[in-house]
Amino acid sequence: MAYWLFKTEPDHFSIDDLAAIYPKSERWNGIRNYQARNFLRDDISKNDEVLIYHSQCKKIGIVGTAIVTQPAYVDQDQFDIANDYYDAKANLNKPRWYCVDIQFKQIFKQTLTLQQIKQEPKLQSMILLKQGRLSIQPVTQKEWQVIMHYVT
DNA sequence: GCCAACGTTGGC
DNA sequence: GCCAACGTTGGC
Repeated sequence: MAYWLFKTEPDHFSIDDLAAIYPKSERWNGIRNYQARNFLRDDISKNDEVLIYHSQCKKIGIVGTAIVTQPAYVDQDQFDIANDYYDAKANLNKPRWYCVDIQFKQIFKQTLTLQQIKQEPKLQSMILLKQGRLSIQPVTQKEWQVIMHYVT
């Protein structure tokens, strides 16, 4: 069992959208960064827990959690020329990009904002603060517990 | 909307 | 395999 943080732009897909389809899962597609891809493909397992992070919006921060219901499988969007996530260099026999399915778990009463995370000494180790552009990233159990302490 | 950070591409 | 140019992310 591992912990992760997934970023999303709420204008595109928010935790409310994820909650709205519950108990159905959402296909977490469109990851086109190799480091994020490697985490998706190699390290994420069923029942891993996920922090949902809203970026590029008014209230930036961690807004809730989800659970992985389906580990990595090939993201078919890469082969679809009409799709925004089409990748001309992807090959059917050697896919480049993967996705996972996640299911809504909870929305926090209060968003744990990026500002709060920056101010919390126990969360200074978060990759979020070091590697701004990684949209799938591991979270340690310690960090997870500190975050849960804040929001419950 | 600006721009810093940084990942990716491609010429050499 | 280096590195400059380019493109994208994401906070402000």
